[in-house]
Amino acid sequence: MTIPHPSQCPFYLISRVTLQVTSAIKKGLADAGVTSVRPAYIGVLLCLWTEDGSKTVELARCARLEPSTMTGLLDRMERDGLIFREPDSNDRRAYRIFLTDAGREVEAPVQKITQKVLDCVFSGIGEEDLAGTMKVLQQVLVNVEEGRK
Amino acid sequence: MTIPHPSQCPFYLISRVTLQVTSAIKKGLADAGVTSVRPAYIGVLLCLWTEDGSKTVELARCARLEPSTMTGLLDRMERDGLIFREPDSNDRRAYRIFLTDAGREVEAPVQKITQKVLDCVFSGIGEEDLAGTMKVLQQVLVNVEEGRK
DNA sequence: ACAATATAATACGCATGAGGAATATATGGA
DNA sequence: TCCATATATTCCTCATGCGTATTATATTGT
Repeated sequence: MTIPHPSQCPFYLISRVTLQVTSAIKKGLADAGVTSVRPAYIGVLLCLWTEDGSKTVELARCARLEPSTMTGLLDRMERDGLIFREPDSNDRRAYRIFLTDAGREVEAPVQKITQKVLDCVFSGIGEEDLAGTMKVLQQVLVNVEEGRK
Repeated sequence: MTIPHPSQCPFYLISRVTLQVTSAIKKGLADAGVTSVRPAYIGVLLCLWTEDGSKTVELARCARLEPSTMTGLLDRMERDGLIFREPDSNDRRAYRIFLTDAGREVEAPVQKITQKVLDCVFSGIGEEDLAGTMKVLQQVLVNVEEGRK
């Protein structure tokens, strides 16, 4: 007896693909021996590699996560030796988040691994199909942004 | 100062879209007064509406989740009055999962709400662009399936 | 028949995310 | 100045998912 797949539902599709891609990246990092980086860190690292010393709330906006989520994420990243917090000299409520040496050194490997995993995951998919998909996803983010107003 | 967005990374894009769509569906259900259904239930319900009385492991395959994940999901669905477990008469290890009356009755509302939310989330996106995106996502699922062998 | 193996379900620990409440500090009028 | 409001961060509870180990039952090979 075949169980039918609800693969026609976009919500189902996108959420499962996210799970699979996350899992693939996790495995890619492990296989490459990068033990200090978890998939969820990548969004934060991308922000920090561009803009070291951001505030927690800025990182949350950049990574599109709630500030309360960012707290725990930064806790784990700090525990794993990638970042540290420094009080903001201009705003006593805020902290500035800085990369450690280790946090900077993982940039090249993580970029490479991520690229490789994504190439594998999106293999057999045309360049323009992938670009079209990314455009659709970006539009969705714009839509929900608008919807909130 | 503008924080740059890592929106060029497919992994980031897809995971954030999943979060946003999940959040939108959650809100859609709440607004419609459907309190017994959580977003994660929808994948399981889609399977059960088609094939009531499936085994736990079959539901896991259908919903593309690990069996250990399905256990907790079914616990919550049972708690929320949507399903119940019955021992399988042919296999004393297994349980059959059945919809309650409530579980059947939410089908129409949930289908309607989901459709409405997705229409909203994907608004401004052409029919064929959406179809192309779904095709890409389905291909990714095939890719990871192959990769595991 | 029985030992080895496979399968079904669950339990446990952890990561990852949201949302709401609490606290501390800034900011913007009256 | 002082009070109302806004903002930054954290804490707590919960949902959702994975991976590993455990237990119970089936199945398979000899």
